[in-house]
Amino acid sequence: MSLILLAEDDARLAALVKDYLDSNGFNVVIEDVGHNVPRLIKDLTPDIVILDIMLPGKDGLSICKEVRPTFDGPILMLTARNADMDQVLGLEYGADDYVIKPAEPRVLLARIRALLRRYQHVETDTEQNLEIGRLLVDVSSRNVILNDDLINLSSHEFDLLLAFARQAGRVLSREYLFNTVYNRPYDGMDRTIDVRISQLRKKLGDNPENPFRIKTIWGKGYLFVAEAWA
Amino acid sequence: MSLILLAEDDARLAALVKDYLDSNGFNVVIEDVGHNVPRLIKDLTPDIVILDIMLPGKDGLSICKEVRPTFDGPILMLTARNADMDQVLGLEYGADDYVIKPAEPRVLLARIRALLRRYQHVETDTEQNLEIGRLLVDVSSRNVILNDDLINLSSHEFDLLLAFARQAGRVLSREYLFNTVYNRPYDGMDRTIDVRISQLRKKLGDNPENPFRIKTIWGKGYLFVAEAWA
DNA sequence: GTCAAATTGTTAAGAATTGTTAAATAAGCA
DNA sequence: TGCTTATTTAACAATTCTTAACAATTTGAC
Repeated sequence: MSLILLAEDDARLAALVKDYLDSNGFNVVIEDVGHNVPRLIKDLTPDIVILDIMLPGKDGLSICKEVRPTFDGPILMLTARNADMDQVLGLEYGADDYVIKPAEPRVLLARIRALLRRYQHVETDTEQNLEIGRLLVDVSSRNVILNDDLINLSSHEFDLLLAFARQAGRVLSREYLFNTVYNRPYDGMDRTIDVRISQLRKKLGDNPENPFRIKTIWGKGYLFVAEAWA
Repeated sequence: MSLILLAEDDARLAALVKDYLDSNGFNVVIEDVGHNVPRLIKDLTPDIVILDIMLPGKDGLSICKEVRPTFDGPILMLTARNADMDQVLGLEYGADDYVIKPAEPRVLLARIRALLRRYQHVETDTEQNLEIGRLLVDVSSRNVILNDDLINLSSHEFDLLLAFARQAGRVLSREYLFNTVYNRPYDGMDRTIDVRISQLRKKLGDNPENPFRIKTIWGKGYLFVAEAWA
């Protein structure tokens, strides 16, 4: 059974959500003071954390930024309608998804399940083969098959694709990609990842003028689009 | 039933994990002193070894490095969150996977199953003969049979193939291969392994332009693909 | 809108690594 | 010994990777 930490100060909403999630097979712990949240995450190691952006003591964004380096699980934000969510989901804060308040419990449940599915895949099946639409990445044999055709990738191209495929749908910085593929520090100037991306796009049949599989997130990095492999 | 050797000095965690794995159909032997682990591995020949990195007597990394050349099965490391795991999984130590402590038994079980699945491809019978798909490596007679045909290998070619077959699915450095086959130190310049690989690929019917049986990992070494022998 | 600065895309030259062949050397054996 | 085979070494070809250069694009200031 999955444990959910819900950081929300609106007691009525929190109780409503907790009831609904409880009755759907989750354990929910509510916390209404921002300061306590990082410690709770550390002690409880919940499977998923839900953060209200407005929170007394310490706001959800700061918490997210603070715990992201040490908390492996998914983080879901509760936000007002007008918030700039691209930034929240981006690299600076690193949340995984968001739901606009007032949160419909049914919607929340769907998002929670989706996130848990996504993470279970990444966390427990690291060595299994990845299947993203019609793209198959066989980790043990290092073979890549797209639309039933074997694609010939170089060592670094494969490692890069693997890094992407394991984090599909997330914006990955050059620094992250560099560290993952090359296992050495990134000096901030190196363009070798860019060259590799260019090659990879070609081999994966992406559109160079307007890529739909590996998108460029200007100033931030690259995004491997999970839905683009039909 | 699979035998697991768990090297862990935290008695509470060890008992917890043992209970959980026992109830899921595994035999678990616990050892809490590092010095004893290599001998235990030799005597028990477990199907999988789980090593805590922090271990009194001798740490997990040293053990891993020490037993790797002789232990064919998967090694899973238990680590603190901030450890540099890339190095652990890399060529120097050669562990197969890791789980961050405190280890969730559920996660641990998933990883163990994944590793065993991966290694199932290589089967060893009592006479120590290796069977990898339709490739048979008979250690005592030094015969190799691929798709029911006897293959004529020179003695170094056989030793090289044996080194690969015993570590199928792992990236092996030239240094490791050289030490294993020739039993003398590697000077870093020697190309004799490369020539041997080239010959071996031919005799094993590999595709020279895009090898699917012995893959080149640029800058690192070679990978003997376990599933490619159907 | 225009413009400059910053960032990214792409290409090609150069460096490093790997593949392969063949000659030179070593080893095994009648 | 002389012959055969295996192995090492050396050379060159092919590939992969890095670096550098320049073109194209995006952003933000005006």
